[in-house]
Amino acid sequence: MIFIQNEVFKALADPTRRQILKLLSSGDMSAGDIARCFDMTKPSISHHLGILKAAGLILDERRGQNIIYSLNMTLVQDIIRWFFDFTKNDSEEERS
Amino acid sequence: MIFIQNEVFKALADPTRRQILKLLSSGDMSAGDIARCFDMTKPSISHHLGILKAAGLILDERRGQNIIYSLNMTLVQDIIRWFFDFTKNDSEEERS
DNA sequence: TAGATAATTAGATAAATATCTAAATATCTA
DNA sequence: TAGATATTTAGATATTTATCTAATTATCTA
Repeated sequence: MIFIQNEVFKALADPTRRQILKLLSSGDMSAGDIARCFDMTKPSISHHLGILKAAGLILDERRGQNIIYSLNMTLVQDIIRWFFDFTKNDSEEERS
Repeated sequence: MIFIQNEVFKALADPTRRQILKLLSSGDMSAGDIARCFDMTKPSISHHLGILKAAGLILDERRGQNIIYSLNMTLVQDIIRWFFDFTKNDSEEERS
C-alpha cells in the first residue's frame, strides 16, 4: 500500500495551487511567469509555491535571477496509484 | 478535461476522512461502526461523514436505526482521471 | 407508548490558513 | 559597485476548520 504524506493532500486542497500545477503540466515556468497568471500578489503566489514544494509536488531550480518551477511527475504517479488502490476491493465476501 | 469540485479536494485534505474512505473501500459500514474505529467522538465523525457526503465521495442509506455509508467509486475513478491528465504533456516543444 | 439505541445538529473554541503590505535576499548589468 | 529585477521572508489579520459537549431527531422493541 502506497503512502502519500498529509501535506500533499493539504497542498492539493487549494484551487490556486491546483491551477499552478495545471500550468506546470504544460511546461516549466518561473515564479514571475506563474504569478502573472493570477490576480494575486507575488508574495501570495510565493507562499503557494512554497507549500507545493514542501509537499514535493513541484521542484525548483534557480536559473540566474529566475527560479524555475516544474511538476514532480513521480509524485503525481504515486498519487494516481494511491487512488487506484481504492478500486481494488479487499473484502472477502466480494471475491469471486 | 475532467472537472473535480473544490469540496472533493478539501474533503481529501483531512487524515481522518481519508482513513474513513480506506475503511469503506473494504465494504459498507454504519456511522457507528466507523466511529468505533477512531479515538474521536461520534459527532466529530458525523461531521467528517457530512463533509465526505457533501463532496460526493461517499453515499448513505438508512437501514433501520443505522445509516450505512459506502464509497462512491464513480467519483474515485473521476479523480484518478483528473490526476492522469497531468501525465499527458500538452506543450508544443515536447511533442516528438 | 416509553425507553433504548443510532446518528445528527447546534453552539463554542482553539488552531490552521490564505491573503495582504513592507522588508530582505539574490542576481544581473551598466 | 549602484541600481534594477526577481523572488522570498516577516508580520498582521480575517476566515475557515476540527473538535468538543449538550441537545435533538429517528427508529426499534418490549
